[in-house]
Amino acid sequence: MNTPGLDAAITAARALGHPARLRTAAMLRTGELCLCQITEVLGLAPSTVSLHLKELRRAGLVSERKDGRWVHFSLADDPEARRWLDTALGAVAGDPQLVRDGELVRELRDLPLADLCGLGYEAALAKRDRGLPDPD
Amino acid sequence: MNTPGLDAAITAARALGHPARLRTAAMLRTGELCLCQITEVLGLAPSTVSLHLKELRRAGLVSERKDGRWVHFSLADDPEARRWLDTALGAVAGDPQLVRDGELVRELRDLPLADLCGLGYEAALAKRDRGLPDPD
DNA sequence: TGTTCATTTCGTCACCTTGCGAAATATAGA
DNA sequence: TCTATATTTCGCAAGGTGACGAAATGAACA
Repeated sequence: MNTPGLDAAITAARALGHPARLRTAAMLRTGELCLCQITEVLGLAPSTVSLHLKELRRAGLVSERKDGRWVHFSLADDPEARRWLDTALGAVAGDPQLVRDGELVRELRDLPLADLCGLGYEAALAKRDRGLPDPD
Repeated sequence: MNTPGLDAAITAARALGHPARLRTAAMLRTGELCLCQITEVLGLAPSTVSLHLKELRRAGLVSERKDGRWVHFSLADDPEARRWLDTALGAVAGDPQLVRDGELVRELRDLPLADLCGLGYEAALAKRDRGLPDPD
């Protein structure tokens, strides 16, 4: 079979057809995130999240940028990818789960990556609050 | 979990993430078709095609209309469904497989359903050509 | 009422997907 | 160079998906 357009469309649709991947795409709307941040929000094993991101990248929906030992993921700016993302993310606008994810992402962006990755969210938060006991 | 929008979006994306279902959606762009016509184009067992259509209907992308012993399927006119369909069908525009499907659909529309369903495409075509040996 | 036939449902099987933890890889910093 | 660690790859188990044929359903027609 010679079905380039069909294959690409199916890969994109399937990539968006999983909660972890669709939530990831929604998180990336507010800017790039590294794997450990996405892992924290999804509550899955890093290896599992890595596979999901590989799938999103294979579908051309997400691109990655290496920065030292961290890998930052962001939404692709390809027009075809944007059409899929606009449709999918438009469809989930206002969903409670996605709202919660967005709030947590905002929190995570305030924490140093080195703390979040190594210690986890709670510990990194505690460490920051110890360092800044009075944020007046 | 309470994720209405997320669930609906995932159902839609997954429904479009299969060649048989995406090809079916593309075929329905030119108007409604009955199950035996779709089955003829896809080259799958009727029971399999029935399940694919059930999935498309569950996702709200396709609606059905009963007419005697035939069931005609068409694209849903719901706005949310249309956004998914526009994105998916726009992405596959010009794909060779879809072009072939479209040409076959045009042929099938010229044949009586009773012949196509009971005899298959080749036999129904032969019967028509026997009945109209000189289409001047 | 009984038959025919388009469609759906059911039972089954093969394959793919998704999850995890362990091991491998790669990079920053000592 | 050696260590620590963020990420990826690998191996495996569990569940879901998609295919078929057979049986069930339901509507038209004799």
